[in-house]
Amino acid sequence: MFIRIQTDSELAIYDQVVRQIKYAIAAGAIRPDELVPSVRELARDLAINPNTVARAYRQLQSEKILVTVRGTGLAVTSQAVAKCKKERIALLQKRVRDVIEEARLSKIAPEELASIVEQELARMAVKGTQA
Amino acid sequence: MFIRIQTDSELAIYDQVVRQIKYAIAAGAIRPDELVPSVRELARDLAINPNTVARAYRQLQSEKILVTVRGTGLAVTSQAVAKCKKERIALLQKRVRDVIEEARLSKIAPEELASIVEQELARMAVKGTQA
Amino acid sequence: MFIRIQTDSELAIYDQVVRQIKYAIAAGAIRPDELVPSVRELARDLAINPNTVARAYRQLQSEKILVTVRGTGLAVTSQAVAKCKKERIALLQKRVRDVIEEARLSKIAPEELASIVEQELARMAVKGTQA
Amino acid sequence: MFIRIQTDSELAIYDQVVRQIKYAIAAGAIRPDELVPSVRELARDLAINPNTVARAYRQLQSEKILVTVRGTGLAVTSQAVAKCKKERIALLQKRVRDVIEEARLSKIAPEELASIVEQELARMAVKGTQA
DNA sequence: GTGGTCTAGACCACC
DNA sequence: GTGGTCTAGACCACG
Repeated sequence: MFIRIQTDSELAIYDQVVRQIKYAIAAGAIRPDELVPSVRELARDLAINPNTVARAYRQLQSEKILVTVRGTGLAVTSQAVAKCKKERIALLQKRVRDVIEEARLSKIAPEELASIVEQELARMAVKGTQA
Repeated sequence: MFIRIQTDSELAIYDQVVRQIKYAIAAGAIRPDELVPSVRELARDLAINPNTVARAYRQLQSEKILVTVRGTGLAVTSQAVAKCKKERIALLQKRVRDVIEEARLSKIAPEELASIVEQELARMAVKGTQA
Repeated sequence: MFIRIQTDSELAIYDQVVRQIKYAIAAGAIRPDELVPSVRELARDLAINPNTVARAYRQLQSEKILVTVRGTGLAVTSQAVAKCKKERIALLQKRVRDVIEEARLSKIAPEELASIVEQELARMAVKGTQA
Repeated sequence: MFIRIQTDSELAIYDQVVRQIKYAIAAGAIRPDELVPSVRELARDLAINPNTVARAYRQLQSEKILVTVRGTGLAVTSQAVAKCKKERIALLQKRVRDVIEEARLSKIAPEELASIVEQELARMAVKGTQA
């Protein structure tokens, strides 16, 4: 599967599912008209509560990323790819802005922040290579 | 006052108070042995419940940033400045790491993330100049 | 339940809960990965306010004795047993020291204090047998 | 003076004053019909708030340990010595009982508690000799 | 059902 | 005036 859940994360589990489905669609791992895994199957694979998967799917439906195909399952819509690609960036921009605001409050200069970002990127890169 | 609350933030109000008191101490806006604003006063100024302020102060006490002076108020400890300066960076690093992790999950390349950070820094800088 | 609250105690209610949860863990009455009673349940059983229980649990979380399992409850950590066993003695030592200090201030000789302790131990032993 | 205040103690300052006056009387350091220091004098000597001293004296008056002598000051009553000696023991017994109760709750055996008391007595004795 | 947060208002001890 | 504790009750996110 293309999804990994961290139960100890700060993000809600259902939100992790939502995001990662979107990322998978944006990356082309699931294409329009293809079916996502059933609620039961995904819940079993991820070892989480079916209610949680159902909730994630419900939200994706309300965002018109998924649609129900009667008697068959949930399919990716044709408009999904464009939406997911857009959101991918927007979600990150919002978080970046929040961090910058926090830096401003704590009187950390933009240059210092930039250097922190570089440092952490380097660290994560090393870790990512190992993993 | 040196504190601003964002009710739409992802961070709990009490946590915003905790962080910003730390930032104020790190920046020298409140010095050791000085009193922080009283629970009631700060609550009134920020238009929040005294219990919420009390909770923030309680946490700062448990971190030995503040101590109670009975019948007088809460004073900044001598060790507070060093602690807060250290944390100032650490708190931000944590949030930067979280954003990078998010980017990794959504398969956004490090270079792309770096460019987003630059863009947003530039935007905030303009806003900051206006304000 | 394994907890008893004394409303006439010098200790705050939330502190009594904190201590007794620690004692229960040290004694093996609650084991790692098991859930402590829910906030609402314990509050009902002890006839105290849920906020008071929540405050006690919050402190135990900050000491890494408990962790939240989202939507499920609060679980005892693996490191909790060792911590609680250590503290069990330390908490008592602190109180013993306080009493000795009080005795010193009131110029009661150590021998006299020791004899008081013996007397009271004997009295409590008798009561304990009856109960 | 025969009084020492610990501002960081768990005991209220006014209570420390009350207790230590009583101890001084029980020990014969101040005798019946003698005057205690004036509120202003004692407050200055101990570097505490005069209100705090006044409150302590008020309580001692209500317990008939002290009486006002018009235009002169506060004098120790004739019944004071007996009262103070009695209380000295009773106060300690209550605290000893509380500690024993706590030990019972945490399933610490009476023998173990006795040994803790001995240890701490020894430690305090050493410290007391140095000081 | 679970915990987390916040508000509102009370009472206490202390200075 | 100060902080500390407790109660009561609301709303939210999560499973």
